[in-house]
Amino acid sequence: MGMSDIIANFINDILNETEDGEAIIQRNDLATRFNCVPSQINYVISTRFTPDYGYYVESQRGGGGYIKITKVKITKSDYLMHIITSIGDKVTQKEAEIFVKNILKTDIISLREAKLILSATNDKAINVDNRDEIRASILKSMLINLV
Amino acid sequence: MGMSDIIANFINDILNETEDGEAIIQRNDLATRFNCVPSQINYVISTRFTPDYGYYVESQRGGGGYIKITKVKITKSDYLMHIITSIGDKVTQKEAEIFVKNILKTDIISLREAKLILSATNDKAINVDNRDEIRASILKSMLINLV
DNA sequence: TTTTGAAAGGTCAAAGAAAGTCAAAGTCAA
DNA sequence: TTGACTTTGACTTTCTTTGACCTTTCAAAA
Repeated sequence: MGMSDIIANFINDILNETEDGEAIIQRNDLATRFNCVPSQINYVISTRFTPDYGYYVESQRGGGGYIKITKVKITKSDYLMHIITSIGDKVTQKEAEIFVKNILKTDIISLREAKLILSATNDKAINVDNRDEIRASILKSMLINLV
Repeated sequence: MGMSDIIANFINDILNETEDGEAIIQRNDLATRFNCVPSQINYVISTRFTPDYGYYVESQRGGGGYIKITKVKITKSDYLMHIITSIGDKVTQKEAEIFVKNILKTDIISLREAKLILSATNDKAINVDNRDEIRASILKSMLINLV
């Protein structure tokens, strides 16, 4: 097991031990503890604690700085997963509206949330030529990140 | 937690304890209490109690001098409009995160809604070269929807 | 009434403390 | 032996701490 895995395990241990699923670390401390270069901590985080794997990371520089890694609990409904996988590479505004309308019917999202999604994906908001691709990407991103 | 955060917390405690949402402090007193240099109080105020965060600060020099920090009562839609008008033609992901974080603090949006906005405006969702412009447009569109 | 000095608070820039970025070099398995 | 993954380190950016010097106010003394 390489150093990066060891560091990742260490962070995971913290995440599992703490009740709130939050690991607050200091980059230089970790680097010293594992006798590695500080930027390796960044490497570990950027390869193993990404949003794709269900982690959220925030940090603060300067005196008292830190890196906070949060494990996000994802329990997505089958219905939502079904919708997400059925979204292709391009989505028109009209199609997006239909998707959202259907999801709204299932009470997975609130009316406010539906409106929010529609304001992010309407033609005026995405004012470029290949908007249908961007819209598809944004729509998926929003739905995937719905808890 | 650094000294600046501790001082900010102290001020916040006063703001929350007093009914009128007003904290009247003395710079040198605080500096002595927290064993820091007086100008650090200015630093804390100018980074954490700015109008953007909804605070109003006035002070008086000379004998009997003081610093008065007031939590400004502002309507949600005024606050949102203020944010929207302060968004330029381009917005980085980092900037968007700061905007959303601030709005979330005011309880104008829920955590879910904040995540929705961030999912729609992160770099991966908007995978094109002029993403900062599109991001600005989408962000404004979503926020206007909330007003 | 004017002067003056002590008692506040204000400003700004340098130094310090973290974290971030990026690309080169190294490793290792297919 | 090539390509993906790791390790390393020089350089950058951001935020905080510190201190020297400045300005304003008040009140007592002249």
